[in-house]
Amino acid sequence: MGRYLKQLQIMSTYDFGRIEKKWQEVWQNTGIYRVSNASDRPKYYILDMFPYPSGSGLHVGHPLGYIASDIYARYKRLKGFNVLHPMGYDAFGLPAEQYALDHKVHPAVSTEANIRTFRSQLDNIGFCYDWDREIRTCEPQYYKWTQWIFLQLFDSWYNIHTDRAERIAGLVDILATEGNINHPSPGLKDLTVTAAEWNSWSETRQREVLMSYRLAYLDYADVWWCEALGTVLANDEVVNGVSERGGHPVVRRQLRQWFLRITAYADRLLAGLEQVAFSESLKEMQRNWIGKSFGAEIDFAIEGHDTPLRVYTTRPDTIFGVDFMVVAPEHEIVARITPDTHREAVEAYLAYTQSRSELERMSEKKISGCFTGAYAINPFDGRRIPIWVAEYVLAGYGTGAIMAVPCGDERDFAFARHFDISITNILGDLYDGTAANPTKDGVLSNSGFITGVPMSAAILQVIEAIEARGIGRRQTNYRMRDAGFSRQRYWGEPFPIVYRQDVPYALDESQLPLELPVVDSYSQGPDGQGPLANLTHWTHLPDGTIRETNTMPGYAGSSWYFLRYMDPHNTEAFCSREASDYWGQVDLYIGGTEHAVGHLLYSRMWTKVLYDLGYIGFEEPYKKLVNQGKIGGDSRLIYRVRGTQTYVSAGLREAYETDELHVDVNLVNGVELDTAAFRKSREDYAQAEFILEDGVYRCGTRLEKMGKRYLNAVNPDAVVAQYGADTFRMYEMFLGPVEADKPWDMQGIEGVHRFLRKLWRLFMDERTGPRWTDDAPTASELRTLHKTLRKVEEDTERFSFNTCVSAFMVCVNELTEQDCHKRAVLEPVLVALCPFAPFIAEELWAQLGHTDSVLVQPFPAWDPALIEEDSVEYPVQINGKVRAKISLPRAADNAAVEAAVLAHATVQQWMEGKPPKKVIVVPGKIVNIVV
RNA sequence: GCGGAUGUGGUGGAAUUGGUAGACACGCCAGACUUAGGAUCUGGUGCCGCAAGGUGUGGGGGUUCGAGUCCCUUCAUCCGCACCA
Repeated sequence: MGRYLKQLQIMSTYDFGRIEKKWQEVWQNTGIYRVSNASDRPKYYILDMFPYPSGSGLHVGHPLGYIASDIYARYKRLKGFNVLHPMGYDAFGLPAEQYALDHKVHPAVSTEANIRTFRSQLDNIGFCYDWDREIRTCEPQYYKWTQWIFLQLFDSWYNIHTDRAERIAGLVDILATEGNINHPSPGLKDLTVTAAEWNSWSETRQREVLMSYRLAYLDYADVWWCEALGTVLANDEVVNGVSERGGHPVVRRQLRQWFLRITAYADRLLAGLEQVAFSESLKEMQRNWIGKSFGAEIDFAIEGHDTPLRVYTTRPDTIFGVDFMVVAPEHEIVARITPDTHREAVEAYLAYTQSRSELERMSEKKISGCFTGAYAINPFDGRRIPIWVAEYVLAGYGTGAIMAVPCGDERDFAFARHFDISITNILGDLYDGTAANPTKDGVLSNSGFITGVPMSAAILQVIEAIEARGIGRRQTNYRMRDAGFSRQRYWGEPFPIVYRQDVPYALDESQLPLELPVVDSYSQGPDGQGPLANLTHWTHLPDGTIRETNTMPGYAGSSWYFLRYMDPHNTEAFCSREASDYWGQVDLYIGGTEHAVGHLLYSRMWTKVLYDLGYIGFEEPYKKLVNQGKIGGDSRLIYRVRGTQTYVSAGLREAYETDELHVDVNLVNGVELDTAAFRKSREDYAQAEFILEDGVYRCGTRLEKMGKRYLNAVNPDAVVAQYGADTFRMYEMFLGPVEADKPWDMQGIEGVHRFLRKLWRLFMDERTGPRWTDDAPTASELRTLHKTLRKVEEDTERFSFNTCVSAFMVCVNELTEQDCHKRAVLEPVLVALCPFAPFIAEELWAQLGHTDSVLVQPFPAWDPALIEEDSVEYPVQINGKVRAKISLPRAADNAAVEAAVLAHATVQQWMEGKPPKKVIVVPGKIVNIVV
């Protein structure tokens, strides 16, 4: 590295602009943040959720988590850890492609431009990322390995006996020797194949069956199709019946799609939650998403038909309370069991349900349904049970059919009431006839052989009974579906798959990466295919095979990126086993809750697959997760008098008929609009007139999401330009706990800035220059120092950065008060401060005459003996009220403290001569006297 | 509806295992310096009260010598899921 700092100018005033520019260059030139995989220090891996480089850049809400992780990473380094703290870009995805469609710019070009903006914004804040390890999911060197992992998924199946993913070749051996008797297909539930049959099949037929086992598989399925985006979306990309991005309507559509068999991992994803430190609410979100439930599948015979109706229920104990059955409108049985007498009505109802969009279905949940005219038979008491079809039963869950128990289920109850179906009471007094009672704590009545049995026991008895009679079995169900993995888009990873006679084959590893070809047009291909389908020269290969034209979804690249950082330039493997063994799990992962069920579940699954296949040595990617809160925008509103170019100040708007408009917060100081800047900001504002109050234009305010559409996004660059990165960093931390949501509010930033200037003045007199001395510190100064070091260390460890900032403020206040300018005190403070405010710490460190960096010093040790004072001021409570404060030697034992306190004049006065009933002495803390 | 979380001054927020509630900062008030200040510095600032003192962590109840912290109950707000049988 040579000399760390070539020349040093004495700087008397705190010129943060010069300081920050200078040190950014020094840090970059010396590569101080470079991290090696070869180190004898203990490792620590701290990861930020990498950003999607959108066109609007970062606003002050984004860096909150990055600042916290940066502080922690720097702190861990001071503490002697080899810290991996990388950054990259989640660069494939829809918005870049939409932008390409609108502006005819290749997504790679706009993405590159956006990344440059992000990088410069990040650099401005002074992060300690090792940029040598930067990754971009859209680059072939990276997505080569995304494709490679896809091939591993394609070449694997889930063995339910060993409870892990295994190679397809092993499954082929099993099928060839014993058939699938021990390994039923998860995709083709009814498939039975003997070894002899298997061996006699054609390759095409065999591969078709293998497909139903693979972890990445092709299937026809109902998927969410978004017409506006021209693509299929995953469940978590659909919110309230519209697309998460853009809010476009979605419909169900049958398409041949790639899927990831994440359901095979449902139990392990659930169990893994016990081992990781995620917030309880986030774990709960994942549990709800996985949605595991226990119950039974029961076959009900249908009058006049051979095949029974299979239902799923979590409450088999309520089988004597079944008053009707309901099947989903899409259920194939409807057409078969409906007699001619009811056919017209049923078909009308089915037409009605099909006409309703998913959005309508979700927003207006009205009770609807239609009797099919068919009857099922209760297997235990032989009752005839009418079979209805209704849209409140979902085709995709369980068997798509339920047994309805109106006295025990609210929806069944409402349905029975609505259609005037009589209700059987099996709950005795627990059911009052006005509402269903879904309790599981009770005793059944009117229930045949389980009358008088507690419900929890009856569940098992009924399951045993149906299993004995061969009409059902216990069954675990999951709400989670396999994840759709195909997108009919351009800007994503191409699948390393070709079709021969419509049968998919994997590309050979040596053919990776399969690069994304350049296209002229980003518009859709034929038949709901993506833009790649237009490139026939690319899709149709000389050997007659045809390429897959879909691309992978956005979450593909982000499902394993944390592994690539460990070994980012490896051309032989996604990550060497050596590197992943060294770095291991991410010790701390920081990001927003928006990825609670998407990215976090997918990456957990991929990690488990790679673990099962022996590529890595751990199966949970993230040890600990911290969800940073969102910073809300503080919007500014202006009021335009309707039909004019006149704007009226907020306090006077009642007198006019106005339209409320958002105004760019950057044009407003507090609530005062800079009218001149406003006129210049947009052409149509040039002629604006203002009705002022007290000589100024006051804006209205509103707290809402921070973002471009509300014009309330504050660019960190602007804050850094005004106050410096150190102030910005510390202020974001000072705002409150990292996990909390909070509005952006510039009011308090002056306080933090003042603190840094005050710190500067401890070192420098703005007129006369350096003022530090080599004098020996006093006990009191040492106490301030060591108290601060302890507080900062403890609070940093527990991720409480707002209290750290306060501790530094107290420290500087106390040192200022004591007029302390001693190196022996100031230097350790700088070291402890440098994770929070690296620029000022580095500059002052250099000014003190050091030629190395403050960023690599060890965190100063603190000594408890120097913190504790010789005497303790005991608050003395008499009957719960503090009546006196008495200073006593710290060394005094309880008896001595008690004696001294009782002898004290003020205490005796308050006790009014009465003897104490009880005296409690908490050493070093408090004395409580009960009279 | 279900699940999770959170309620502390005018504001953002402190308060390790129950032990002086309101640290720190903003704002506000007063003062100093200044031609001036949206600069800087000093002091004050939970509420009621001149004071002594009282009171106070959404409300009510409980455990305890002692509760913001633990338990019960109730209210309010935020977030997530939402016909999942």
